[in-house]
Amino acid sequence: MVNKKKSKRVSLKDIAEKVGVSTALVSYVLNGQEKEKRVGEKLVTEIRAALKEMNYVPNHIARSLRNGKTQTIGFIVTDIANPFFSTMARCVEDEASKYGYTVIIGSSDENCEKSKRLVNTLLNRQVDGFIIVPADGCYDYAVTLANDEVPMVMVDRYIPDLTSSYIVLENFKASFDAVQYLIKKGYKNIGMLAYKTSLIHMKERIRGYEEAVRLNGLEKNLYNIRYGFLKSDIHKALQSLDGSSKNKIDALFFATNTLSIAGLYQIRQMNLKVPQDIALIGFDGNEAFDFFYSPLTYVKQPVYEMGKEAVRILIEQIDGSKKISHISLPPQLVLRDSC
Amino acid sequence: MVNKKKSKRVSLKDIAEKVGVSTALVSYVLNGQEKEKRVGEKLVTEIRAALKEMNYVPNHIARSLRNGKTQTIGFIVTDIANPFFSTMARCVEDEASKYGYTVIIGSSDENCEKSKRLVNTLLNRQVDGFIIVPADGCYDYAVTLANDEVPMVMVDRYIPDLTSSYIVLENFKASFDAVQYLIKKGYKNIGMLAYKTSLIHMKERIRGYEEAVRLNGLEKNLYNIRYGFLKSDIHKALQSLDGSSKNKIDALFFATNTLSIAGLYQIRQMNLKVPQDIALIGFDGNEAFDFFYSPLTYVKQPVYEMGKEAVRILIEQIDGSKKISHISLPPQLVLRDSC
DNA sequence: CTGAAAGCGCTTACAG
DNA sequence: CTGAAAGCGCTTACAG
Repeated sequence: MVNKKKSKRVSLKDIAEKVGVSTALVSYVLNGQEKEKRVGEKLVTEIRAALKEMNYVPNHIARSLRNGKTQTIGFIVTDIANPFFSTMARCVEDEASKYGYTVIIGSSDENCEKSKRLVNTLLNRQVDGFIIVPADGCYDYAVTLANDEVPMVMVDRYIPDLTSSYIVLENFKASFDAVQYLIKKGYKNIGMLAYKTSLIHMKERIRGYEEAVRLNGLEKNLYNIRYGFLKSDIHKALQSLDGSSKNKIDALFFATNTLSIAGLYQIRQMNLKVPQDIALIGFDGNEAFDFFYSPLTYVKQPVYEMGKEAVRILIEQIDGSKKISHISLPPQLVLRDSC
Repeated sequence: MVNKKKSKRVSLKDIAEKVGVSTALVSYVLNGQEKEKRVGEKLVTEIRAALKEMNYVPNHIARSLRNGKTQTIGFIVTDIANPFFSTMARCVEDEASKYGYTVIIGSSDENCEKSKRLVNTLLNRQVDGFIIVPADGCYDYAVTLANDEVPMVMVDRYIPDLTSSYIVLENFKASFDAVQYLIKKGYKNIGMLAYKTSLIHMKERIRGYEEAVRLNGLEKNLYNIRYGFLKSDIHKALQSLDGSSKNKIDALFFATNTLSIAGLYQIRQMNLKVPQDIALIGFDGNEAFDFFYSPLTYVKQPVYEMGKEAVRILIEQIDGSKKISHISLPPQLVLRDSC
């Protein structure tokens, strides 16, 4: 099985020469077109044998150049080290490979320049389509992709003005339900920790919170955290919880995975008792939530389905069988001890 | 900036025609060879202008076919959803992009068939080299790669018979030091939770444990967990801790990230007090370790450096500037409350 | 049924 | 200094 010397790659031409036919026939057999093209039965057998014997492996690059399709999709997230996205990446990878597609992942760090660079790199490499988590305020490259009719689907968030496909959580419902639950449990002064951003998913989550609070005649306590100043902003925001201020909030809702984790560190450092001093609801699910001394109640996203569907929708677009899909997936509130 | 109609890609030829020169000259300018090839100054300016004006983007696929290099590396891990590997992936991505390389990630699930399929897929796609976390007992494809002189570097573990490059933790030292620390702390009956596997990194971690225990005249309590039966095997292994058995272990060392997490779930379920009932040392670091009620002392791997160096070594091999590197990185014991 | 040939978009010896 | 042309490894109309 093991060649001792460096084996030079065999090409279609090598096979053709060995069997004594043209490369066309070998190509037909290779692509299962031997019936359509009526290749002689005997030749088919011979070609197949040669293919196997010489251990032929098609050159995907050459095929891509000829076909204009690479069977590759680009997956641009904000950070692949974020468990939410690495889990989704795994689903995307698995699903894509079922269709014969390969995935290239890139992290934008929620940064426009990096996003643009990534898109360009992947465009050079002729990916057939994109699954994108659009970064805050970076619309131009997405608009360009849309206008150039590059197949694309946005996940986690979307750009409202753009008609392109997306698949997201029902964000309004997610936070509305979570806050509603807190209210039912009797909490009266509910705060929310959210990112300061114009991204639609965040706006929707905030809107859900505000609506629930408003409907119940409660006061609104929204803390805006800047993406690049996670720790310091959270520190500042939560200081008011230290008992000093008057209408101290008794429950806190985190708008994302990273906010939840950072919030938990801060709350633990402040020695607040959960849920006595403050009740909590997190976002996205995380092993850390399980081991917090008061396991966190949280909003769970259907990550698997999201990744899987994103691939399906994208490939439909690449195939040209369908153009646009807009999908919202329902959240699930996982009840535990933190409220 | 935004074209309303789908733009057809411009090629080198388009540029050449516009300027009225051959494609060769355009190619030279594009690749910064205008000096060597002595292209006329005026033409250089004109070509540059045309390149910009027509918004030329080189076709990477065509270049790859011609050059036999794709500037792509394959990164095969066991599971990209595992935080240890997703963190490493992020470093690999960042470092590779500095060299102009793109990364394709695949998950083998510690499975031979999948590993082989992944390697073949990536080989078809002409990746220039591999960074591989070799799966248990899957040597043949790695041997083939080595014999075919495909650039490759193994990370996290390596295959001892193979002379190929690798970059790993000093595994023996990592567990020796950890266990030694437990012993110094006065624990007398130290157990270890390890995977049942022939992989060298696991063997080395076990050897470190055994050596430390033996040197101190203590008894050995090694629990072998099967990869596919994580929960049930751990459940079985830890039952003996329930006070019923006589020489109950008073400290436990986890050999990996996944074992640590699974172990923590089990220990919490059994309501064992840490470190009173049992002291713990985990592996790899994880947010969950921080939020365990008794924050876990753990062996920390230099993940960033590992990912970064792996890329560097691989690219040295691809360039042909260096052939083989064997690197072992020192572990760090992060001290906290669990022992 | 089968072969000769063009062409995907580049790079690069080779002439001149 | 510049151009014409071959060739990377495929696929696919087009002849016959």
